[in-house]
Amino acid sequence: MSRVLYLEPKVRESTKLRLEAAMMTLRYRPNSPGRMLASSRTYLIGLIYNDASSYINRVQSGVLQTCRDEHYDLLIHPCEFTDPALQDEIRDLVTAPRVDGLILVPPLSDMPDVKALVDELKVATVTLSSDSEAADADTVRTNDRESLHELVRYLTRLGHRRLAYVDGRPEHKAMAKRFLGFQDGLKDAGLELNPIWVVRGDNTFDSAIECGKQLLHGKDRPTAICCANDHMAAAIMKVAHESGLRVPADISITGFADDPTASQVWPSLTTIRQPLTKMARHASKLLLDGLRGLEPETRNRVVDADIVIRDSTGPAPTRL
Amino acid sequence: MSRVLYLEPKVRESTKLRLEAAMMTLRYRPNSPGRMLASSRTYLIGLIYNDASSYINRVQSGVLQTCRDEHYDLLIHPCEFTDPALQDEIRDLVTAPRVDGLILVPPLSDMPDVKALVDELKVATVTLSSDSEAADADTVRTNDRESLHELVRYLTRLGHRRLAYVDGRPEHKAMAKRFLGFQDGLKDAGLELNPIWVVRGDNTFDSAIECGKQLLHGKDRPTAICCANDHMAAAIMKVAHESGLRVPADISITGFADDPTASQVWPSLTTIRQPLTKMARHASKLLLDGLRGLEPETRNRVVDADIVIRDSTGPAPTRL
DNA sequence: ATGAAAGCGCTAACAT
DNA sequence: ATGTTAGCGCTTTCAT
Repeated sequence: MSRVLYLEPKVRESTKLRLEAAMMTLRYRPNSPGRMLASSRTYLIGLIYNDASSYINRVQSGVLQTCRDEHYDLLIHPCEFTDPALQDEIRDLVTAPRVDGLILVPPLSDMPDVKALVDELKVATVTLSSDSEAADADTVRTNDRESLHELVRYLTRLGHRRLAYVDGRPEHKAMAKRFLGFQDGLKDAGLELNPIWVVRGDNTFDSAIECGKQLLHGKDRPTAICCANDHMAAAIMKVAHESGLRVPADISITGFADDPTASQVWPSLTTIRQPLTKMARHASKLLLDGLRGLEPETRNRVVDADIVIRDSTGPAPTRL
Repeated sequence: MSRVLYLEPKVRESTKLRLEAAMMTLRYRPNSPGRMLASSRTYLIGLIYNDASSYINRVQSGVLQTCRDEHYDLLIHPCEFTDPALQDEIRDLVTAPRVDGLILVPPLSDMPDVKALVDELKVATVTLSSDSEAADADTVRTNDRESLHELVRYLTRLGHRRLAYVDGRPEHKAMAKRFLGFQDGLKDAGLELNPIWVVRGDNTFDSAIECGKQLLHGKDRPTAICCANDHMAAAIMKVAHESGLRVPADISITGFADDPTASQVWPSLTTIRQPLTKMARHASKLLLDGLRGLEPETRNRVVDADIVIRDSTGPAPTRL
């Protein structure tokens, strides 16, 4: 039992000191494979995601903040969410056993077969921005719907009545909530949803270039465009510039997430600040608490996003 | 010796098949802590870096491509390069032992005390874009100097004679090479280096806003500005827009790296495409080869960057 | 070419 | 409260 003074309550102060001194002089470092094997824990958590992006950077940063405090390390595991081998990959990662727990981000956190798999594997898992409203699901998300609702309210107060929306991937359920919030805002202002003004990209900058052309080169131009993320908003803005439109004098554009991109484009984007790093910190704390058998306060946590008004939005143009 | 048919030459075909069948039916998965302990290898490599960014995303992506092929996993370890505890952190990461090898990126790969530490620990290490020209150093980098030289040549051919430079962190040695390339280009064209036109940011977008103001709000305005990376170039561009300057009609701006940002700003940036993912793939292959005792072809590899001409550069304005 | 057995460095259970 | 010991599941060496 010699060096069980990791956190044991039953040790006399004297022996504790004696051991600490010995560890000091021998420069003792516990051997991690040894502990892993004996304790059947790895002190490693896995972060599985679809593709690297600034989104993932912020998530990693939050997870790592928690890991650092709790003496865990982070294994990252990007994958292709359309890959049929995905199931096997995840299976190997947890049954090897390589990791103690898993953090899943969209769109993986929304995939029913992935959910079924982690259930089957009985591996501790927490998801980010997943669809589940179930009280027993360990998940952390933002109030996507409400925040976009508020953003639209801000826009209609500025006089905008011709609002368009650039939607994202349907696999990403949080996106659907944002669109719902957009519709809530329209309804509030007594506005109709014009199907011509709803287009869909695949969350990437490139995909939204086409969306921008559709929206801006048509006869019936909106005066404000809400986008499901910042990358797509940046693309819309580029198309606007190239079409000789002034932002925000001629057209207002909004993003979602407050990615670094949002403040680096010109004019800087009005957007919704999604506190991803903080969310990831909560998520990993939830996971680690579960791992050591603690019952966490909330298993289904909502972190509020807030609206950030920058330079890409302004009053609706008066003459049409 | 039962399951040593990992890659053993001395196995009869029949027994091999027999074992494979058994492994199949028993759904046998090797236990990784078991192998780690017995073989004293972890099948984990560590990627240590300063801060998360799109740079790191691209590096991770390259490393992971190699890891995937070679049945290694990736442990990421961000740190604060000014933290005095950094040495202990790295020490723990490798002596635990948690990782078999290390990949270091700038500015860590340029820090003498980090280099001394990994030498002392005798841990397999490869660096990215590090300063070392030593033939025995395992490192992968680009021809920073030459490529910036060529970029300046392109600019002077467009008629630019008033060239400014936005430098980055001095700790990042590759940055210094870029500046040298800039000076080479000036010399080629018979131009003097004007100290007023050399400013320094800290590699971030935010820091370069101030640089942009200095360069563009002064009396003596340059007609082209080369930046040590894309983020700073994006900031200069923003300042230009805000000052009512047209890009590239009034001012040409170039970046370095071909970050996603480079193609997402308006107008899109002329820049140097640094094939980071490919470099990271080479680096991790170098590391893994070393780990299994193979002597790699080149220990000091240079991957060529090439110039990407987009919309932020054009002929020098004729009237001043 | 294949089976047998001894550790790798820990943790946890047991004995004191 | 502290010392002692039996595995954890592999790899590797030694016998056969």
